[in-house]
Amino acid sequence: MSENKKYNIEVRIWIEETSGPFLGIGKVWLLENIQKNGSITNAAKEMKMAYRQAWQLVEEMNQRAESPLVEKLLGGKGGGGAKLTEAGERAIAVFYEVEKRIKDFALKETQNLKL
Amino acid sequence: MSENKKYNIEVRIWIEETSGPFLGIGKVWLLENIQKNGSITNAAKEMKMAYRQAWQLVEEMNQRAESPLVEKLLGGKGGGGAKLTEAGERAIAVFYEVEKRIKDFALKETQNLKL
DNA sequence: AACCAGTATTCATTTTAAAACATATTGCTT
DNA sequence: AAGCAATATGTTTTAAAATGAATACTGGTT
Repeated sequence: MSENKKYNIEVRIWIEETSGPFLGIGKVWLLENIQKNGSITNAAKEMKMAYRQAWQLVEEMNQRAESPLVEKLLGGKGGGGAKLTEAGERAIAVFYEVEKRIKDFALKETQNLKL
Repeated sequence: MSENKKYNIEVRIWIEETSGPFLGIGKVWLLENIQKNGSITNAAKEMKMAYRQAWQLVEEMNQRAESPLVEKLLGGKGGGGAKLTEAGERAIAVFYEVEKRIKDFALKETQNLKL
């Protein structure tokens, strides 16, 4: 009887809009950290990501979304900040939900993977 | 009535072995081109990919597979060449099959995507 | 034994992407 | 009006990855 190697099916999903990628796991993590920290600056810090990069991702998301996912506050108390809109919170939930469904399905496929 | 944006779920799958990624769409294309051209050199040319890169991908595949997917012929008539083993042909088929199943499932999820 | 075309391998070069740095701007607070 | 902390944006550095060029090797064929 032969020792069969173990193979796993890995899946990466993202949501795309006509003008390009809209939301993948990277942006979702960023959204979660913005929600947690109240600013792009601190979210980026916690993720050890450059502020510039984080800011650009937020721009992309907001532009491709039907309505912005992140509300940015410029100046004012504490210099400003950023927080998720309802659409932003919904986007996180929807992404994880869809991701889970597809990954569960992929896992079932892994069982009867015949290589 | 509001104009709803169109969002698609994109899916990328690959097969992984304990020591790392085993087979994704890039390697599958390479396999197909090796099959078609009879050598890594010409396969790489057709894909406008560096020979070095193609050769390394073949190495990875072969090492992570239970048995090699590509049989390489060194020297001899025509300098040698490369051709798929049965395992190689099977790998292509299996990959596309699994990919199709998962993408079909993802497409269904796209229908009732509520963003 | 010289030839040939493809495999095998190293090294320098180029390209690309990410990170780091530097400023300007904003608007509440003091 | 000066201070503050965050957004906004341009520029420069650095690091990583892909490419290209060069060279040795292989083993049938002529």
